[in-house]
Amino acid sequence: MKDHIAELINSALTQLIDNGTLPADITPRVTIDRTRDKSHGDLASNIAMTLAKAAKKAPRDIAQLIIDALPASDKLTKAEIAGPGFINFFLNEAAATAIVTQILSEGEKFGSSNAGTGQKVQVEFVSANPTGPLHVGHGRGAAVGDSICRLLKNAGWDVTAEFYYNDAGQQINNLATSVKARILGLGPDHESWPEDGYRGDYIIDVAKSYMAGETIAAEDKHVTGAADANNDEAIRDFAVAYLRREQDLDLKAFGVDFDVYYLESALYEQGKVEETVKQLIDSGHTYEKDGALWLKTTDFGDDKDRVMRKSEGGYTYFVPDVAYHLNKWQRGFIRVINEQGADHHSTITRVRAGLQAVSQTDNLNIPTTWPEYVLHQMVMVMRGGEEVKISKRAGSYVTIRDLIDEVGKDATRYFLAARAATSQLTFDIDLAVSQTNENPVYYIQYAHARVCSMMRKLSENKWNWSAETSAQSLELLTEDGEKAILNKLAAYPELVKAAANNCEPHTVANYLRELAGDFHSYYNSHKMLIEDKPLRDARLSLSEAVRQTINNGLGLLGVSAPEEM
RNA sequence: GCGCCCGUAGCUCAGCUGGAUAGAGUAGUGGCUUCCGAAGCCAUUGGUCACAGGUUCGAAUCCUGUCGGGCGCGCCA
Repeated sequence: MKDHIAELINSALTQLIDNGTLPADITPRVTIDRTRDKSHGDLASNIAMTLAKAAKKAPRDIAQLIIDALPASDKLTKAEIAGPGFINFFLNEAAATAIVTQILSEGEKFGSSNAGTGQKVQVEFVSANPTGPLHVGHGRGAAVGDSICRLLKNAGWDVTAEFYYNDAGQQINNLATSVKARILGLGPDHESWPEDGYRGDYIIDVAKSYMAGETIAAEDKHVTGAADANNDEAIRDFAVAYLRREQDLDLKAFGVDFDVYYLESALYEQGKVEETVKQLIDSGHTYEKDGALWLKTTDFGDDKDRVMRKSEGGYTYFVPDVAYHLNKWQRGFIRVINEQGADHHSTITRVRAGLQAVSQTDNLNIPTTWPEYVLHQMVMVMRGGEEVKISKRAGSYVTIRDLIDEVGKDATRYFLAARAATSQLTFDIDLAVSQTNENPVYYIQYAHARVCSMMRKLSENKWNWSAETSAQSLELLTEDGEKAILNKLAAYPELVKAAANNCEPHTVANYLRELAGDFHSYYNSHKMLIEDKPLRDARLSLSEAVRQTINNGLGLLGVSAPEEM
């Protein structure tokens, strides 16, 4: 519909330029917006105001010229000037209700597009260290990252969801020594407790399982506890497998799936880290100082250079990161989106610097803005009116599992995805737990369940409804409440497309809240199951279109759309 | 000190890449059910969009500065 009106305007502009009314050197950029106020019609354009200066005419005069030159359209009842020079367009019934027919025929596909043209995009998210249970910050990453994947798939991209396991760094040694200490019966307060040990009680569980000789079935391998307190290597492998499995179970319960689990250790095993180091040295952007090898990240906008290889010989964390991203590039992802916590913000410059150093030398043509980042701000967890500190090292933090158990998967996912990633988020556990019924997600699901309930009641009255036989009745949808819903439904495809482009799943959450609100309001003021068949058909069609849209939208958020509650 | 993010109703947050009179939820107040699900609806209270400049037809939105908050700034990851 927007396209249709844009065509009309462009046609009018062409005519006005051809007959000399408007100068030929103007470059109109026609945008069509949905109006917020129904007295402003259904759609509006600000084209006259943007042309005013170049055309040296008053905005309202230009608007009138455009309106007079508009070609006839069978979709509009009128176009009029308003305010400082807006052109408001009013749709006729047939054009306004066409969206219902479209939704009912497209079903689950309503809102999907081929904008991504099947191109490869990778979304890396969560990527938690396998050193403990996932906390609420990971939960935000999981909810946002997974929704971005769903949005991109919906927009026609070929999406790979990927989880990067940092299973090769110093933190894994800390994990192993922590488990070993627990095996020996030591607690975090003991004087022999490892300095950077993980203090959480889950370490006890790992130790017990290891000593009991249990077998862990992780994603890629099975590991059996050696029950040997002195076998450091065995403890280490077992602990990593154990915690990976735990994270996998949490993510599964959260409705999040990954296509690829990429191990940092694999980069070392396959020599990719060494290879990358060589490439960086060959690029000429490195130097030796104080026994360490440095990368001149200042050549690429960093405020100081960074150590690549420590004087003791090991690599700093960002070197395998660069190797990993070179690997992503080699795998053909023209777009890579890294969803991570804002506390990792400083890695962006380093990774991009490393990539550019290699790219420029080897002519890889990696864009300077590749990979893209979506950084979610911190989640503050409140309980009992006090902040719960999220600290892996302290061992005291709220886990995803806690939230799923207490609040439920749907509400947790909705809550964590419903806010812009750039904003900090306060997750009040008491509120979420005690006021479960007032959580917005139930409000949306309730609208869905209500329509389902209506459809069940329909047959009890020995009535029937079908999209096909109701098509002619749709023009009966002329009331304000109905038009509001029609307009909202019509906005859905462009909304999800924008959400995918901008990696902003929260806009979908807000949209659904509004749509559900419009529907609840309509439902309360109109009876649907009435004797008048044409009107009944029209209202049921509209309701079913709302249900379908809610179903599709909730699917993008990974939230279920129950038929009854 | 430097970098990134944020500052909108008592509280939690939206505000569609600059548009028309700034919106929701929640909290408060007052109503709605012989009838399709009251997990609902209706009405109402509540704003110097942190502050000051700038850009232009037009700014919560873009730019600059100030103040306030969060997160980074390691030869940790």
